[in-house]
Amino acid sequence: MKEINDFEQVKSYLSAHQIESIFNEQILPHLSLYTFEQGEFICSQGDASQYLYVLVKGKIKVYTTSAEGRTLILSFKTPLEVIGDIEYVQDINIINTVEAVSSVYMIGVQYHWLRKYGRNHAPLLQFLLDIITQKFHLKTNSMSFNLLYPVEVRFASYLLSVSFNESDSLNKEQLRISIKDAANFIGTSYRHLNRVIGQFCTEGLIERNKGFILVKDGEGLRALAGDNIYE
Amino acid sequence: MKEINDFEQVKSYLSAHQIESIFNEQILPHLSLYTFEQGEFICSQGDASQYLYVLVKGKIKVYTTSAEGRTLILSFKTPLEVIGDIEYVQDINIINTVEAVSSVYMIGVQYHWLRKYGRNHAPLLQFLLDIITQKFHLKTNSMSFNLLYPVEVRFASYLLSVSFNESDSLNKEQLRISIKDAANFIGTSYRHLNRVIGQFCTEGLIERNKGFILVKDGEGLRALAGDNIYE
DNA sequence: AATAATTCAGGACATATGTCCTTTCCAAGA
DNA sequence: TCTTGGAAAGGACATATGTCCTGAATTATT
Repeated sequence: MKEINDFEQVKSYLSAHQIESIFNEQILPHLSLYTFEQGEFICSQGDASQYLYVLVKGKIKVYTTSAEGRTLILSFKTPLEVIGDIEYVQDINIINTVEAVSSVYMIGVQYHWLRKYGRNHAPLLQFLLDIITQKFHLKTNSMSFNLLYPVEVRFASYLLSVSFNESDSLNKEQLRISIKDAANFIGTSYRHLNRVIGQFCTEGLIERNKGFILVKDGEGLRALAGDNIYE
Repeated sequence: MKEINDFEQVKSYLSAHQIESIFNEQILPHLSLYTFEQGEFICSQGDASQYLYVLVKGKIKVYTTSAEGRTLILSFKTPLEVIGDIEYVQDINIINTVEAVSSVYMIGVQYHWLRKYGRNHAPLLQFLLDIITQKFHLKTNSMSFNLLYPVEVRFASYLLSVSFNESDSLNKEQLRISIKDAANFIGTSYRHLNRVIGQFCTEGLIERNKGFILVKDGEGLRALAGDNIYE
C-alpha cells in the first residue's frame, strides 16, 4: 500500500464517480488516496478494521477462508464499490479478505472521522445504503444460484460474465482465466471444474490452450446458464 | 392480511423495540399495523413492491423459488426485522417470497411516504443501514457455510440454532421441525436429509418419533458443527 | 542446456447427493 | 367402520462432486 499525497486526484476521482457530495466539508480533509499493487491485501479476515475504502480504479477479489483452509471467493469487484462498510456500521472485525487483482486505487477514510462527522450526513448514509443493498441483492442471487444449480451451469454463467466484462481489453472471446479462482468462486474443487471444462470442450462450447480458454459457442453457454448470470 | 386500526398499538410496538425515533412526525400518520395468519404470504417474488414492513411480532420465512420450481429457504426471521428494504432502496420488484410461519404482526408504510418524508431523516437511514448490514453479514456467513460444508455439518448447525431459539416455549430439547423446511433451508433434498437424520439417530445424536426430533447429544452436534452456527 | 520446481491435466476411486418409487402409517372424511 | 389421501421413511439406483495421486508440460534456476 502506498499513500498518494495529492488531494487533486482525490477530488477528480470523486467527481468522476459523481460522489462529491457524499463527504462533507469536515470529512474531506481526512480523505486519502491509496494504491495497492496486484496481489497485495487490502484487508484480512479477522483483523481489526479502521478504514472505509472506496474502490475507484482497478479490480479486487473478496474471499473467505474456512477453518480448514478452504477458500471461497465471494466476489470480484470493480468501481464503484466500498470496502469496510459492513464493518463500519456493525463495528466488527474484517469479515473477508480483500486482495488486489490488478493495480488498484482506493480512497480511504478512518472510521473515526466518519463517526465524528458523517453520522448524520444523509448523502453519505444514502450512498452506503445504495451500495450495500446492491451488494446484498447480488449476494442473494449468487447464493441461491450456487445452491440451486450444478457446477456446469454455474461455470457457464461465470464464463459469460467474465467474458463480457473483460473482453474489451482482450482479443474477442479469448480470455485468460485462473481456473483455480474460478473453482473457488463457484464453490467447487479444481479437479471437478477441470472435468467440466473437459466436457465443455468435447461439446464444442469452449476450447482450451495452455491456460487460456476460448469461448466458441456463447449461445450454447447461455442456453446452459439459463437466465442466471452472475451479475 | 388484516389491517388493525389502532394507532396506540403501533406506538406501543415502536416503543417496545425502541424505534420510536426512526419515523418522523410526517411519516407517523401513515404507519399501519397489519397482521398475517400462519401460512399467509407477506409478499411474493416478482411482484411490484409498495410497502416497507417492520416485523414486530411473530416469525416469518424468506425463500426463493427457481425457474425449475425448486425452493430454497434463505432465512427465518423474528423481530426486529425489516422486509422490503432492499426493494425500497433499489426501487425493484420483490426479490424473495416471504411467508408467515406463525401469526405475525408488522408495521407497514408505503414507499411513497418514505420517499417523500424519509429521504433525509438520518435516524431512519441509520436504522436501515443497521438492519441491512446485519442481514448482509448473516447472509455472507450462511453462504460460505453452505458452500464450504457438507449437509451433515449444516444440519447439525441448523438443529442447534433452532433448538436454542425455540426451546423456550417447548419441552426442553424436544422440537417439532419441518424436515422439508429444513431440507430447503440447508439447500438439499428431502431424501438426503432423511438419510442424514437416520445416520444421526444411529450415532445417538438425535432420536425421532413421529415428526418430532429429540436432540439427545447437543455436545455431539456442536462438535460436528464446529464453530459454525447459522447466525 | 540441464535440472529442479511448479503448474496443469486427468485417472481411479470414494463419497455425497439427487431422483424416482414403494411401503407404511396415520388422520380426515364418507 | 371403511375408504382415501397424504405425510413419513426409506430402498435402489444414477449422478455430481471430492480426494488422492501420477505423469506431462511449463517455467524458473543453476
